[in-house]
Amino acid sequence: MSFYITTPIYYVNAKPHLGHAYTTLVADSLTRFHKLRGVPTLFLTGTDEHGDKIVRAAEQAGRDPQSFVDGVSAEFRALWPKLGIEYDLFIRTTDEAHKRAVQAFLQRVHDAGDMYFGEFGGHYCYGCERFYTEKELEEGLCPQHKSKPEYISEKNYFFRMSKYLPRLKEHILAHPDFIRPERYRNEVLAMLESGALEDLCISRPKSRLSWGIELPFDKDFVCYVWFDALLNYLSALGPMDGEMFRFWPGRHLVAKDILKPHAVFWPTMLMSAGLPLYEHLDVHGYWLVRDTKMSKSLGNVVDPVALSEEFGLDSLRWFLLREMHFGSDASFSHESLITRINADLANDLGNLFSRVLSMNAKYFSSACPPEGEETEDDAALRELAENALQNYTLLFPRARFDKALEGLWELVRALNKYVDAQAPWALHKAGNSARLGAVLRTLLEWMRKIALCLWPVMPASASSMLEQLGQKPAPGMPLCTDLEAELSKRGALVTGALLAPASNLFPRREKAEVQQPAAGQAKAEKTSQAVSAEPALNFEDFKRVEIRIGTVLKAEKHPDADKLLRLEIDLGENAPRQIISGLAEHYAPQDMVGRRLCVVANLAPRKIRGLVSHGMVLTAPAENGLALLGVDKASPNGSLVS
RNA sequence: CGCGGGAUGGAGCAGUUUGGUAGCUCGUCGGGCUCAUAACCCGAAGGCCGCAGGUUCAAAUCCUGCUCCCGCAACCA
Repeated sequence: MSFYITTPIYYVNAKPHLGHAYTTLVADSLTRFHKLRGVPTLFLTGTDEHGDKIVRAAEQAGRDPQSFVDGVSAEFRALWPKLGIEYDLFIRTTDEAHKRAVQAFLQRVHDAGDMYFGEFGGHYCYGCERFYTEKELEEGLCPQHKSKPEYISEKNYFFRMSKYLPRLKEHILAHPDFIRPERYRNEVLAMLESGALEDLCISRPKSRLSWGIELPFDKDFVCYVWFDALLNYLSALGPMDGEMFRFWPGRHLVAKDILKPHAVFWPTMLMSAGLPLYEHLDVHGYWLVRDTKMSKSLGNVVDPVALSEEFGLDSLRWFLLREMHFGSDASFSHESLITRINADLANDLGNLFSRVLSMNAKYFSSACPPEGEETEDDAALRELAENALQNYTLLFPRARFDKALEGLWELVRALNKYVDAQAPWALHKAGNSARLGAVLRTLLEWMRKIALCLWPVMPASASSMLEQLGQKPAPGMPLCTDLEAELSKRGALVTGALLAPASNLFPRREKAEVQQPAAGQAKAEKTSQAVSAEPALNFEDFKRVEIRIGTVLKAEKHPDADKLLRLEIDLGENAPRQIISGLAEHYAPQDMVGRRLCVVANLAPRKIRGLVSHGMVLTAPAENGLALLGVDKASPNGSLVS
């Protein structure tokens, strides 16, 4: 029995955002959960460092690729501890051991006869700038441009993935838990059903890309990034006959955007190599900010470290696990974060600890009171509690965190209710010390079990809770080694032991003074956030942006696109400029002609859906769509905005 | 007819597989308690479960058609 979990290895071209943090946090919590069960655990994360984009990013930074990735990878590695994440292994795809493992694996697949040398792609449409498969063509013509694509060939190595697809389908059908939750399993089955999957091109000629792992059987080629990246899950375990390899098969955690490589490429690769498939692929959704995906260009990227500094690490961890229904998208906002902190942590849990410990201090001088006879009320509470705890141990490892934690909170609320119903203060007045002690002891025992369950989610807070209950964990020792047994055990506290006299685990947070923006303002706010979130721009840099006034001479719908307009704009130059802009949903072509606008004039030309655009029309979000930027007095065409 | 997801009281969601009086959290209103972090406990208001048909004794749940939203892919410089 062992537990091996992985996060994706993160591409090193950007700082981690809330999404990365979530995946890694889930892995951390699951690992901690299994530690409580006394299972040997192994938690792997790392960085993906090969490919085109890295080379370009390195060039921009004026560094060679290796020193560039060394820097960013180190940044990643240092970041996780700030979120309380304790990984065991950190892999880099530029590690020598990884490279060797990839080559060994490639050789293995090659030896199995699943590698062949063939032509790549084929039908290339210059208008679309992409390859089409036979199936996608309509009577041999590009479906967009109705033109005949050119046949381009590039020799490459292919992995005979199609050979294993039927077996993969059988495996998925026979193992309902292989891909979870079910919606993603269905999606993969639909992919397999559609017949659109073909053999996988796994090489790139070195002439085009050299930043990668060389194929062991042909030194003119490097390995395709996905093949390289997926193998980290194995290569991190060291040699296949080594000690650590016994952790395989493990389970993988990914966000929905990389479902296909993990659900299709990876298992077929394993089949070819004759290795057992992973146990589970757990797929989660996105964190949305104001109902839109986080993205760098929108400037709405949420920085998890800043959040944890502001609201507390454990509160953030709690929010992320409790709020998201694993698999679906969830939305992040400061309001909902604060609501959760106040309602769940401060009011329900924190206040429970506070009231019980303070009563115990008042009535028993903080000594843990002895147990008493179980009454009917106590039995009813026990039934509810046992149910909640059992539910928790069942749901948590299956990544149903929201349900598991919600269930646990039924117990927290029941304990608060129990306090009210038993009214210890009344027992005290009546001088019924035996029952008073029994009631408090009952509460304390359940509180201890809750604390244990919460350790995977909120390690620091859970440790404080246990400490307050006189259960200070020995340094370096696990809190427990058999969670299930510990949860079903009757009493664990020591009668007479000194408990904390008070508790203030989760202070309430005041709601932000900021008014919730109305629906119509949401977009505007997004923009202003973006402005403040970005670092200040040098004036010199700003001056490089050449914004000019222009008049629309001609406007028509882009022949091959629904959302685009083709504009001809007079910028006071010899000839009007052709600019392609995504305005078609907001402005009719005839409404555009004669308009005076602001245009970014020195933007690199770019081909959009077949037509080259020589600039960008400036717009701002507005009620029901977009507003065009203009000037409030006549200003000649070509005037420079400053 | 590109692929997929969704529409349930003011907000966010569960329930849909295996039909049987609509549930949770937050919010609002009223009450209780005094141990506690203006917390906790009780109660109330508020929903033709997107629309239209159909099957059934019975439909949020099954079937058919439709509308609208959101991802991905594209056509966001």
